Amino acid sequence: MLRVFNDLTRRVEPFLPQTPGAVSLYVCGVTVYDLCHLGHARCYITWDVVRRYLEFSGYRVHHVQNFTDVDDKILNRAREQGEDPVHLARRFEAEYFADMDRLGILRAHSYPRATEHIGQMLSLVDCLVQSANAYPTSDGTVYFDVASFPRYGKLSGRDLDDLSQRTRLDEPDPSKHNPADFALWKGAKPGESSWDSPWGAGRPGWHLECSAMALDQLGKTIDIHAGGMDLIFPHHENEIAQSEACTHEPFVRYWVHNGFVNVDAEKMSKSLGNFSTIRQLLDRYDPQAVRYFLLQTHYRQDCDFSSEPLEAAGNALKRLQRSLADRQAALAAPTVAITEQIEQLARAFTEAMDDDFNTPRAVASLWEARARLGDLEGADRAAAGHVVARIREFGAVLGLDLAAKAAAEGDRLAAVLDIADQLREIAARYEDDDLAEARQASASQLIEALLTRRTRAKKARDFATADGIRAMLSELGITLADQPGGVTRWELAGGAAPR
RNA sequence: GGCGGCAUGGCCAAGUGGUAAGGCAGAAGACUGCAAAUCUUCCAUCCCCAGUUCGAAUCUGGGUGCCGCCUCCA
Repeated sequence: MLRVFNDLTRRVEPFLPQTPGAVSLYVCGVTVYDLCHLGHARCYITWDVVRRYLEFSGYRVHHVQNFTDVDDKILNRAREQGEDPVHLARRFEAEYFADMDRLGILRAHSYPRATEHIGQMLSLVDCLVQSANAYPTSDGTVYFDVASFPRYGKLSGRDLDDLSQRTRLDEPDPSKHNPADFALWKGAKPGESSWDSPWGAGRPGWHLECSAMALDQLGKTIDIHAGGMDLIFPHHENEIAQSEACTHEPFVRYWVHNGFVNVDAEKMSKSLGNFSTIRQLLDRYDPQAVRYFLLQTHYRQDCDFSSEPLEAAGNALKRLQRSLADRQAALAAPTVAITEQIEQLARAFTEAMDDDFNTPRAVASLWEARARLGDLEGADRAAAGHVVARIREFGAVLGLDLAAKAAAEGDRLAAVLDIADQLREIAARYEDDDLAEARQASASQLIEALLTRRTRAKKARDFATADGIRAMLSELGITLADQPGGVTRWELAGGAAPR
C-alpha cells in the first residue's frame, strides 16, 4: 500500500486516487527563458521516478506538465537579445527536452503552453470576478481577493493577517484591497504583447495558467500536483485559491514537493554565483551517475551537489553494473533459494518505495540482493542470473540502467572522444599484420586489435609489450581488465561523460 | 518578526521506541605474471544537557549550530 507525504496535511497518508487504478499527475514545468539548472534536474528526476513507480505499481498515469511561455522574464530576455519572445520560448523548450532526454526522463503525456490556454484562463478570471473573489482595477489588472477565500494560507501555513500586515516597501499598486492580493491578469504596458480581455488588453499572471491548464486537462480535482518546495508559497497557495473559489471542489488531493538543491551547502542562486546548468553538470558526470546520486537522498530532503558525492555515486553505479554482469549468464532453472531471494528483493524494494518513495532504501535493497548472490553455491549459483534480471528490472523502475555498457556504447564514447589517430600511433609501435589491417578501423576496432596484440604478447610472456599497451591505452582514459578465461574487457575510466 | 527543515562513522545517506540500512573512501584476504575488476571480511552508539521508559538516534523540555520560505525561482 503506497503512502505519500501530503503537504496539505503535513502527514504521510495512504494514497487513494479518485479513480481506482488511475492517477492524474500535474508537474509544474519550467519558464522557458534560459537553460535548465541543477534544481530542474533534481525536480524532474524526482517526479520521473515517482511516475515510473506509480506505473510499476499498476496505475494508469496521466502526466501533464506545462510550459510557461509568457512571463516577464521571457519578455525581458527577448528584449535584451532582440529576439521574438515566442521564438525564444520555443527555443528553450527544445533545450529543455534536450537536457531531460539526456537525464532519461520520460516524456509527459501532454505539455500544455500558457499561450495556448488564454481562453481557459479568461474564463477562470471571469468566474472569479462573478463570484466576487476577484476585482479589476483601473489599469486593467485583475486581482484575486485573498480575504474572500477563507482557506487562504492552508497549504503554506501562512496567516492571512500576518501576510496582510507585511506590506512590502516596493509594493507598486495602491489599488490592491489587500497587500497579499495577487494578479490573475495583468494589464498590458504599451508595446508589450498582449491579449484582449473584458478588462482590457493584458496577459495572464503566473499562477493562473497552472490552474487553467490543470482544470482543462485533468479536471476539477487532480490526484497529485508536484513541484519544487519553493513553489508552495505563493504559487501553489494561489493556485488552490483561484481554482477552488471557482470550482468549489478540492483542487488537488496530494500536494507533493521536492527539496532544494544546494551547492556547497548554500542555496543555488544566480545572485550567489553558484548557479550551474544541467549541461555544465553533464560535462563532468554521467547522467546515470547524477540520477543515482539523487536517488540516494530522499526527495523531500535538501541535497548538495558537490563533486565528492557525485563521483562516489558514479563509482557505486559502475560497481553495481559490473558486479551484476559477472552473474548475468547464470540462467539455470530457478531454485527455491533463488525464488526466495527474488521475493525478498521485491518485498524490500516495494516496501521502501511504498513508504513515501524512499529511494535510498530502494537502492539499498538492490545492493542487499546483490550481496546475497555471493552466498549462493551449486544449482543456486547457476541460476543467479534470474536475480540479476530482477535487480535490473527494479533498477529500471528508478530509471537506472544496470546492464553493463554494451560494446556499442563504448564505441560511441570512443568515437566522441575522437582518439582513433592516437590509437593508430600506438598501433604503429607494435606493427604487425593484424594492426596494419586495422588502419582504416574505428576506435573500438583499433582497441580490439591492440587487445589481440597484447593477448599474444602475454601468451609469449612478453610482459613489457603487454604492459606497454595497457599503459598507453590508460593514458587515453581506457582501462583494461583481464578476466578469467583470458578475455580482456575495456572501458573508459572515471565514469566521466565524453567532453 | 511569522512559518518550516536539518544536525547519524573521513564523505554521502536511511532509520521516528527494542538495541545503528546502503553507498563512497580506507584496511585485510582470495584471484592475478603484474595491474584493474570481481569476491569475502573489517570499519559509528547517532550535536549537548535534563527527563519519560524495562528499553531512545528515535518521545518530552531546555540548549547550541546550520539552512530554507515569507519577492521571481524546480
